Amino acid sequence: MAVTIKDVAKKANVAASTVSRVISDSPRISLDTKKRVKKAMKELGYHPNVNARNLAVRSSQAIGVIMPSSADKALQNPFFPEILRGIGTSAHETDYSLYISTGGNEEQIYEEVQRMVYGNRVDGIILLYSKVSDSVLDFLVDSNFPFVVVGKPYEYESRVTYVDNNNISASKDITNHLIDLGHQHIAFIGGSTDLVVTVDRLTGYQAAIKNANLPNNQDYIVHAEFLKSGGRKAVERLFSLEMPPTAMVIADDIISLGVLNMIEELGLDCPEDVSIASFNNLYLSEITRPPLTTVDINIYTLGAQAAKCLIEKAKDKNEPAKRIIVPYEIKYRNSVRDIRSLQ
Amino acid sequence: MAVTIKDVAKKANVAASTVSRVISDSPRISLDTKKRVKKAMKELGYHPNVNARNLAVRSSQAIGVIMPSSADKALQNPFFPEILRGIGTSAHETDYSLYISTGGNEEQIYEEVQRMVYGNRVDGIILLYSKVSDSVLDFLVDSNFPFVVVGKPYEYESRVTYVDNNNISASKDITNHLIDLGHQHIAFIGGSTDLVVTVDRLTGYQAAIKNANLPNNQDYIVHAEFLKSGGRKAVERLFSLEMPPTAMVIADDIISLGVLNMIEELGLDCPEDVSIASFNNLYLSEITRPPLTTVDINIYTLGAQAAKCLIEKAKDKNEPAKRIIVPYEIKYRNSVRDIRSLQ
DNA sequence: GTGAAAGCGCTAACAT
DNA sequence: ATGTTAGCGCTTTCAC
Repeated sequence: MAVTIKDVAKKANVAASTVSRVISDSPRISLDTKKRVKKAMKELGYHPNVNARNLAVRSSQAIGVIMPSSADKALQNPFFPEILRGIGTSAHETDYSLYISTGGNEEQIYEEVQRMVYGNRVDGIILLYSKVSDSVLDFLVDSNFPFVVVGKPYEYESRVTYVDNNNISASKDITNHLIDLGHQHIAFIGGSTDLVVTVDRLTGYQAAIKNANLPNNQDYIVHAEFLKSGGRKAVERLFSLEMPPTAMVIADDIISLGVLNMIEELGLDCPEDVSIASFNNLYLSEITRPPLTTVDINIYTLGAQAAKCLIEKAKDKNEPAKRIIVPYEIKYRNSVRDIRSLQ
Repeated sequence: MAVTIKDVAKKANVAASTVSRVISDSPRISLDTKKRVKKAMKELGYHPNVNARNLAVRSSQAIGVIMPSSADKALQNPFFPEILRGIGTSAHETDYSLYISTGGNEEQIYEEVQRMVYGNRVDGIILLYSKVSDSVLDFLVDSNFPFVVVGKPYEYESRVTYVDNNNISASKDITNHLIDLGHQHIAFIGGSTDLVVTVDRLTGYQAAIKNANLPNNQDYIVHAEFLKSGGRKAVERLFSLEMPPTAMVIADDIISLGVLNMIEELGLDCPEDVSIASFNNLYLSEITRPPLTTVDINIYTLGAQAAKCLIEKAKDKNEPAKRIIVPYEIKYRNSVRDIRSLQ
């Protein structure tokens, strides 16, 4: 059996409670005994048992991270390790641990969340996705458990704490960038329409189109899955239109990768024949051909902030709902072409 | 305060221990009381407190997953979410939860592992990387804590359980494939030389070269970081050699992505001027241009097996050290060219 | 400044 | 088949 607080107490000739106080660095312990106790701990190789501690204080110094359903190929998006890194850093600073759910289907995710919440496994939860009508979100809201969502919640917007980019504005900006460079036929390729982020980016795109008095062409809006097969047809259709787009706003760098591939298969060239701009600034967007013009959404910061907010909230349940908007920045690279001179 | 076992006991007119037995589905409880207790649990909305349970049984039904240092850009490799998915599935089946460490630097990782082990947070640990002289590995071996490594451990090979591909053989195979197609000038581009997987893949490559009586040209072996900047020079040097390679074996699909980019920058074409073959069969290797010939290492299975082994080991400490070799399969795509006709 | 004792919620002998 | 009791290792009043 491992060495406990009692063993330390005995060795240091104090009571267990004193050892406990030393651990929590209580101010009313004489420097002398503090030293003695610490020495004993070291000599015995003492390490506190978190379960016991958690039981006593009814908390767990852990935060739960909920990934989207793995049915989604989207899980292979490097977005996730990156945001995990952000969350991890914040968590580590405050000595929190990470509990994660790599849910199978939605039901399993729901179960896992329940286990986390009811089982006192975690002090709070970070939702790594935001989609329409999500039972997990409903549950979290109902149970009044501390949580924050990365992205904008579909419902309860004013009541839940979330950290997000201003995706509408970002999408407007990037679309305007295309417009400024002379593009008038701009398509939008989004991911799953269930995701709030897709909706927001579409909205921003549409706003920019409208604002520039360009026609609102429904044929220009397609939703590709991350999978090659899914997107293929969509993109082919786009380029068989009477007036094919000269530029595209794409909701995710990973989708761009696929699109780039299809563009070439169709015998076209990016950016010569068609420009593309997307979102996330994944590491790989720098090393595609051409490198992608993309909106850097600061994934790491998104994660770090989410963890920070959550921990605040977990510590003080009365912390009000907040919304943190992480700034974005357009990275200009070579996937976009200036076609003003052609007009 | 949450509802406890006592509340349920009272409501069902039984002792707490009976409730406990119902929870663990003990065979010697009458069907009648079982029903009564379950009804009471439902009515009260009872959920067991895992901390209390863990404290009592000295286990946690959780497994710790250690990611590599985030100093590494490698963390953005989709390899990680994918293997997490595999681990998650296995874990979920047996009702284990996942604790993860997204370590900052090596020291922080070490700390986190200590917390996991000594704090009784997890019943076992999965190491998601294997590198030379790793203090974490040393610690785990010394402390006799259940763990498994994904990849081949640098040391203690016979004593630790690990799940890996036969990377040497895989690398030999893929190199031979290149040789069979007429390539005689084959370079190797690896990731960090600290990683055992890099070493193994290099070894396999060298074996194939030697076996085919091709010259062992040291200039053909380079180690690129995942970063664009790092690899750039290496690749440039490769193609400024007197006899530039006609093919390359690359240790990771993600590196291939960067190499593909450089190849084009140098005004070359893949596979026309140079063939490439790599490892992992990440989802994105299908959607690059050209799609990559790559070794499918079955990442998901690697994870699932690792979790399975670990759980066995956690349940029975006497479980002997095992090595699980997950089969690989070469995916033939268009990044490799047959140049036999040219000779 | 420190100790004694109760209790966090659950499990596991040991009774009966 | 079920109840009683004693912990698991820690924190936290309440004393002194």
